Amino acid sequence: MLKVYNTMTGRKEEFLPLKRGKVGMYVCGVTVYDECHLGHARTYVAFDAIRRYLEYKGLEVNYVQNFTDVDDKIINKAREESRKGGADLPILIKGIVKKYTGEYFACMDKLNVKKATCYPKATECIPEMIEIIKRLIEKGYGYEVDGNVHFSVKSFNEYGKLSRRNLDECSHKTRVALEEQKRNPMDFALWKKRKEEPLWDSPWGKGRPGWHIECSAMSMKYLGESFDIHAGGEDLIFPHHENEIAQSEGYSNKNLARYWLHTGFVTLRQEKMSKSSGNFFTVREVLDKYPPVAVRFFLLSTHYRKLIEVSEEHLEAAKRATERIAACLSNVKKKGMGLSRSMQPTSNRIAIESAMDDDFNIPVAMGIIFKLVSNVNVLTKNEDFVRAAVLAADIESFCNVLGLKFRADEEIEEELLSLIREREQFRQRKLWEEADVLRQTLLSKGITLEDTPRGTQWRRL
RNA sequence: GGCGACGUAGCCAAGUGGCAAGGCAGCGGUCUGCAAAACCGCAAUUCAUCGGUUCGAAUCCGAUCGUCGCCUCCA
Repeated sequence: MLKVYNTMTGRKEEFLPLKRGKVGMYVCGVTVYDECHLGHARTYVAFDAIRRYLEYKGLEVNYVQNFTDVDDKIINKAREESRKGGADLPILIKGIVKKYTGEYFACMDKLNVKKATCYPKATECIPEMIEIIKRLIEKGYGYEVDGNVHFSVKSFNEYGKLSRRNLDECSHKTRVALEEQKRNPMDFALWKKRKEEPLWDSPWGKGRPGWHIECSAMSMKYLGESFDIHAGGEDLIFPHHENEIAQSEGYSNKNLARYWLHTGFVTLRQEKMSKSSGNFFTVREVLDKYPPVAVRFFLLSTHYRKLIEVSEEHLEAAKRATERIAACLSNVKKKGMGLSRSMQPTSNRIAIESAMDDDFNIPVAMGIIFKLVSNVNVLTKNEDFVRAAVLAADIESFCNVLGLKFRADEEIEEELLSLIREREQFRQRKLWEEADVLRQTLLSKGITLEDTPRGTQWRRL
């Protein structure tokens, strides 16, 4: 039985999809105005692993992830560029959106994050947003003041149910200043009156949508008024998801999502990683230093809801750990053994599944994988390659479920190969010093050598 | 001020009532020309601290200390 922790109820619950065998899953995506940092990567890698596990269990996952492509941050960036360059704002905005959407995909591809079923963009769903806002006004949830439309939090009785906060406390102690037009300081914008591009026509005049409404529109458009999983980083619980719930449920009178899943933060130097604070590592810079599989392993090595501190030391440890798995699998394969997975569920497989069924406890599942690695290494050492291959198949298949893709043994440049051969000659003539110099040379080119009874094997670092 | 999370070995990390998984690093050994990888063995008498409940607590309750977060854009 699969159990998931639901932020809405604050406890683990049995996961029962609305439609048998199918899962509708919405993950809040990024605002495409800058490079992704490791915090973004953590969230998307975690939900990718969760999605893969659901698929492994035989569920068909409809995975929807949006891009926010209309937002003050993007517009401000375009304004800055326009001051320098002079091109039109809408063109600059398009350029920024295109650039960072591409950047997002480039990073996620390296981290082996599967493509979503669809990637809606906010600007492609403006009519849907306007429809929702119209209905919210009709139902008394929204009110228009001079071309702006706000959502009245007081009108939605259940406001605060996700983040467990009390409206009265909020309005008293809040740092939000009461804006003239708002009836309550906690009220938020559904539609913002604007005179400058980008803007759209609406029943309330020209303007653009507020931030939260896009996710309501896109999730309902692609997954229906009620779906299974709504996910995102912990920082979205309030106000973003709270507001989404108010809008969507006010609109439809149905529960938006059955399960709310949130990832814990990534910290750097003991502080939350974030763009605005300047405290972050971009995904790109980390991938320049560490193999993607090591970065992915690092991000999955702590339970998805728990805070994870990033450092060179931790990434290094993750890298070494993945090398252990990779070496184990590659040793079995070098013996010419195909990894045939046994049809019978093995006790290891059962153990891993029960860990994963407990709110996706990947750290426990990895512990089991490492035990298997030890077993395989012993079998390999004892030349029991048939049994080694069976266990190795389990290792490989679970690494696949987690999306851990080890670099296949690649081709090696002829130049390096000849150095290896040359060293072999020296070794045969027992010219150890000469051989060691070549080994050092190869190491500096990222090749380690292992002299085994069956000859020298090379491995890339 | 309100709400919440976390504190387990040098580092990372599971475990949430019945003898403390696993990884990285370390130490000793086997193997090796030396290494590397791998293997064998060692390493927390103890889970921030102090009390309480219990036959039994890392796990439940209370207090204290410490760290972080949300309450404003944020994955």
